[in-house]
Formats: sequence, C-alpha cells, structure tokens
Amino acid sequence: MLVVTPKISTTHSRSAAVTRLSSLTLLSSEEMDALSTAEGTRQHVRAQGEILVEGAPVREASIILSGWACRVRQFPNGRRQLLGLLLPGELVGECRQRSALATASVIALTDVTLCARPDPRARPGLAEAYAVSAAIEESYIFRQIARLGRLTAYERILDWLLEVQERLAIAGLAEGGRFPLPMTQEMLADMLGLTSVHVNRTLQILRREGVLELSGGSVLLREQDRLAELVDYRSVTVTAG
Amino acid sequence: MLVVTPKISTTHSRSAAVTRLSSLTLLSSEEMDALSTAEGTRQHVRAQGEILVEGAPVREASIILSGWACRVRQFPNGRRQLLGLLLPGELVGECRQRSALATASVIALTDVTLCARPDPRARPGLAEAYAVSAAIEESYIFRQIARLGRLTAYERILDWLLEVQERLAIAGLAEGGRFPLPMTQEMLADMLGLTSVHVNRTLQILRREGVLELSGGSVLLREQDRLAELVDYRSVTVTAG
DNA sequence: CGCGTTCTTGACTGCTTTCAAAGATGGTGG
DNA sequence: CCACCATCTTTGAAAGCAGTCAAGAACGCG
Repeated sequence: MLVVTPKISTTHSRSAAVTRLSSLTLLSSEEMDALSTAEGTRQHVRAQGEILVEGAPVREASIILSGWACRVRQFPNGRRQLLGLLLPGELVGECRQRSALATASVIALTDVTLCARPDPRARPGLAEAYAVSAAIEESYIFRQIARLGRLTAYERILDWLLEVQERLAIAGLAEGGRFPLPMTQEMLADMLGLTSVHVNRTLQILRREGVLELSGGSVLLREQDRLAELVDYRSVTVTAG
Repeated sequence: MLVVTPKISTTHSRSAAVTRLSSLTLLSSEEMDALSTAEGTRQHVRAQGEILVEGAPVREASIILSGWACRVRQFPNGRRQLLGLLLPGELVGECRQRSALATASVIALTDVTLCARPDPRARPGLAEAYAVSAAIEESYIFRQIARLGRLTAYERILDWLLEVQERLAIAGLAEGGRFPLPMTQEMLADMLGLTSVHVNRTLQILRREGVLELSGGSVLLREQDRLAELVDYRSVTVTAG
C-alpha cells in the first residue's frame, strides 16, 4: 500500500510535467525553467468537471500537472465512451489551427491541476517535446482502437493497464509495477467498451490468477513480461536515433 | 450501378484532392495551381501494398489522389484491426517532427495514386487546409473509437457508412446517397471489429429493411436522416466562423 | 469454361450484457 | 466513536449478440 520512492528525496523534486517532457527530448535549462515558471500559475478543475467542451473553441494548449482526465463522447441514450486518458505531463488542446473547435470533450476523472503550455517559439527543445508528445498520443489512440476492436475483455484490461503503467512511468508516477488507478469500475467499463459488471468479473479472474492486485485505488501488476506477450503489448517508439 | 455526375461535365474537372482541400478553406489560385502541379508527379501503389510501415521513418507527407487506403494494426495470432480509412483528397504521413517514425502501418485497400504534398510554407491557405484536414481526421478517429466501444454491429455498419459517405462527398465522390465501396466483407469486418460472417448477416438485415442497397462495389443509402438519428451521427465541424 | 476469391447459410458455442439485489466502502455529522 | 448515507463493488440467473466451424453457392477474372 505504501509507495516509497527513496531516490527522489529532495524536498521539491521535478514535477511530473518536467519529468515527462524532458524525457521525450533534450531540454535546455532555460526551457526547463520556462516549464517550472509556467507551473506557477495553475488552474484547478474538480473531478467530473469539464476541461474542454466538444465543439467549443480551444483557448490555449495546457499541460496536466496532476490528476487524471480523459476525452469522452456521450451518446444520447446514456451510453458513453471514454476515448482516451490524459495523464500528468501530457498536453491538452494542442492544435495547429486558428479558430479550431475541440473535436471531443475533455473531463476531469479526478481533481486536476493544469497550467498553460509555455510558448514553443524560440524554444526548439519544447517544440520538439510537444511534437513528440503529440506523436506518442497518436499511438495511444491507435492502440485504443485496436484494443476495442480486436481484444477480449480480459485482454483489454491487461493491455490497458500496461499502457497506463508505461505512461505513468514516463512521468515518474509508476514504479515496480505499482501505480495509482483513481477510477471506478464504471469508468473502466466506459473506457474499455464493456459493462461495469463484466469489468468486475474480469478483474476478479485476474486477481485470482495472481497477476493483479487492486485495492484502495492502487494497482500492482505482476509478471508483466508474460502479460505483455499475451496481448502483444509493445512500448511506444516514435523517434529514430 | 451507373453513377452520373452531369454538373461536372468539363473534360478534366477538379480532382478529388483539389475539391476536398479547397472546400476546407479558401485557397488562392496559386495554391490550387500548386496542388494541380504536384498531382503531376504521381506515385502508384497496388492494392494490398504498403504505403507506410509502422516504426519506419516517414519520408514526406502525401495526398491521396485516387483509391482507398487505411491504417492497420496487425496482431501476431492473425487478428488485425483497421484503424481508419484514408480516402481521396486526404493526407498521409503528416507529422510535426523531424526523425518521426510512423505510429501505424498504412496499406492500400485498392490501387492507390499519391502525390507529394505541396509545401505549405508561404502558402497560408494550404497550411490552413492541412491543419483543418488533420483536425477532421482526428474527429474521424475519435468516432471510430466510440463506434467500436459502444455501438452494436448493426449500428457500427450504419454509422461507418454514413461517415464514409460524408468523407467521399467532401471530395466530390458521393452523390445522392450513392458511393463506391471497394472493400470485401472481410475488410469491413476488420474495420468494424467484427467477423466477416457477422458483417454478412448484418448487411442482409439492412438490405431486407430497405435502408441499404449494396452490389458491385457500390452502395446506396436510403433514409439517411433517420439512420443518422438512430446512431447519433453528427457531421464534422472543426472550425468556427 | 475453370479456378480462386468472396459471399452466404446453418448449427452450435460462448463471451458479454441485462436486471436485480445484496454487500462493502468511505466520508459526514451527530 | 459510531450511525448513516451515497457510492461503489460483488453476486446470481437468464438472455442475447457475436464468434466459430464448416460447407455450399455465387461471383469475377483470365
């Protein structure tokens, strides 16, 4: 239950955003400072609150500093589908276009803290980091399509958990197969195209098999190599040499 | 079976690419000329051929001049999922990043003709058109996720056909609910996360209901307003005012 | 006309959903 | 510290949508 991160013991270690973006490409110290400065002016959104509304204009791109968010599509009959996660250090509302409207709503799954994205002009490292981030995000989106289209409930859950772990690890928020999972089984169901009842039953199978511990909003994944093979999970690679 | 387009009777009317891109934003005549010139140097890919390979470097962005292509993810056990279509006038291999690797393979579903994308620098109209095109593409991708996650086979097919029609219509390739559909039922199945047997049975239901005519690689959709309501289909909007 | 691919059909299996209700959990106020 | 409430998780039984396997029919192409 207790997550210890002994190696990062300085009072105020690097934020998730700095950890993530500086791991995507080499950032100058000026660029890291720009990020830290930007993090000073935060914006808070309560759980369930809307960060972006589908069809509404996108003001400016933001970076998620803490908390989990997701893109979502709502159907009129009550069904809804979570299109993809947005985790700390990741960007919201990137677009290359003036007068752009959001192509999907974004809501906060937990309480979320955001800040404006530092201007990438005259900061090639940041521009590169944003571009790499966008490319990685695209590959997460494609993975979500393949997951929903061709994996069983059992495989979907494993594949998705492996992805979440990888994404959190990039931001320094997962360690040793353990990471937070602040979502109800109903949210999981909406993310994975299942019902909450079936998510529940499948999670129990995974627990019984010993590959998964799940309690108090925190997960421990065991035997990850075997699981990754099972669902053909591949780590993200978007840049060459 | 015979598709007549009487209004465009000049010998060489606008290409699908020019039709589509100039409908996304206002293009100057120089920009339209640049497109037409670019179309002079074509590249051909046979059906089933690879246009982009996942994990390989992306050379340059291209425009599809004719034929259908798609992004695809292949699983080791033979399963595969088509991630999304790429239709005439749409762009392949857009990325904002040097040394980028393709995040998914792209294959030709039919014989495909491509050309290099004219340089958008110093051509604000083209830059805008590419940006709008990318935004629209993103909304198609989100729609694919929602389709696979939350619609039944019956709904998936209708929703997808409505989207294909809208996309072809933008390029001037659909009219009066009739458009080409050069895909086998097995391809449809891989696109919609179903088996070909179930696609077959569902198509028969649609035919029996009279909402769909399908033969010789060509479709006719009837009662589109009713169908659109049935699956909560919304036309794409990505730019304000 | 012959062959390979694609489409169609039937019978059966099974994964996932639905509906309903009971149990656990966590936060709040008394 | 405990009772209480809302939310979340768990369980059971039954139904349904979609998958599997297999074989025959139709189609398109050379």
